[in-house]
Amino acid sequence: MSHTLGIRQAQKQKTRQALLDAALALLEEQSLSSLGLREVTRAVGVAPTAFYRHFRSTADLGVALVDEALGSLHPMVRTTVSSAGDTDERIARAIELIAGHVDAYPAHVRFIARERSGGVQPVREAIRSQLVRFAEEVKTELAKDPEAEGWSDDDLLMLAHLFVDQMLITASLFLEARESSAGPEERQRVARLAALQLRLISIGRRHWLD
Amino acid sequence: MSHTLGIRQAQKQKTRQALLDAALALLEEQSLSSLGLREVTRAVGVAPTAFYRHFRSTADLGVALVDEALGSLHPMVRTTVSSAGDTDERIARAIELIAGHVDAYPAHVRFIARERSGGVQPVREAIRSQLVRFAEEVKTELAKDPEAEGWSDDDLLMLAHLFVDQMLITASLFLEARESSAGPEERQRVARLAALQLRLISIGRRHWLD
DNA sequence: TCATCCAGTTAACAACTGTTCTCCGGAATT
DNA sequence: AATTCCGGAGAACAGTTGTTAACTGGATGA
Repeated sequence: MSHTLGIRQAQKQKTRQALLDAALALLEEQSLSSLGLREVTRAVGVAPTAFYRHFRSTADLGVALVDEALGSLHPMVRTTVSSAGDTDERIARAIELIAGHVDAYPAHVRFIARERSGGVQPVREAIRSQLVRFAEEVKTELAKDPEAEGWSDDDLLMLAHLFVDQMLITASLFLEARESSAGPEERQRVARLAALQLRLISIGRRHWLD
Repeated sequence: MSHTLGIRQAQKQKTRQALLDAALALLEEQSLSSLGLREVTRAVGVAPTAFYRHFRSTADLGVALVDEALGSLHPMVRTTVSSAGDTDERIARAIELIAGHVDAYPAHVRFIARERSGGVQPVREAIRSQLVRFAEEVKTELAKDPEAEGWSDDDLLMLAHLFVDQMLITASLFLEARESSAGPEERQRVARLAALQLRLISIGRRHWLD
């Protein structure tokens, strides 16, 4: 790629992105199943019918948002798990990375947390399959670690899911801390809690084969 | 209690409960922020305006649903954590208890999982505060265990939150297993996964003070 | 027994929704 | 240069929404 796609397709992708952005903003105070098509087009400043040029329905738009929010996250997850250093250092680094991501893309994080068990089935499935992918990637990274000696595949996948779920919970807590206007000390509280929990999981991992 | 409240208040509570039940049923395929007041009254077979005799809004009804779904759950959680026996036995018993609750009240479980980070703030807060209460109760139960010797309050609360979150995740997985029509072997898969994860957490707990 | 209360009804309101069909004008293709 | 393509606009549709006001009739309490 790429031969500078014509000004026609460029404009199309531009309004498409505008629709996605507007929807994401509107979803800060409601869930996808109550998001109206007209609501979105109104926010962008285009005719309601223009929506159909890009998405079949708001559920369809939701699936696109899942890809936008999680699709580009895989390399980050991989490197997080496989980073070097002492256990506590790795934990601290992982938590800072999560916190940074929440600060950089708060709307994306809220969307995923909200729609993970939201009222729109296709979106739920899209999120679920992405999280399964995450878990599998984490598993292959965990398998490279010398600590994985003697672990069965099932056990590795179990641990991977534990990490992925914990990551999501922590991200969700960071998000709440941001908007609770309780100052940065709340953020520190969340970081400490997450560190303790990851530490306990790591200890359990270390003694798994005893 | 109770002096058999008059047939007037009895009828009122009856329709109120009908509204709650109908709403819970409608919420199986959507989220609270898209639930319409007329939709609920139509399902019950009552005039839309009758809704206002019981709830200020659908958000208000949501808060009432949180109490119904979680309010009566506290004794169960307490006894689950403090049950006797070998570690693996306790884990198996806890998981069976969760699975049984999901089978008995699937709509309640789905509602809580969905609205925990849903689009309606008062409902989110109601759920959050109930879960905090759960965590505190679990903490006081954990404190009674001889294994809690030397644990700080912060560490105990951290572990309690880990258990509560894990409980919710497991319940959510059981719910998915129910409706994925993948047969009872999917349920067994979830039970095994949850058992392994609780086992790892228990091991981490045992070696926490090393 | 009679006056009061109050859960539920009826009617009407302006505003909103998703979806269809027809059209326009500039980009893309030949 | 002539033709096709296509993202977006405009208008109209039947149906829905939350909320108001005034009313009805049976239970309640004096």
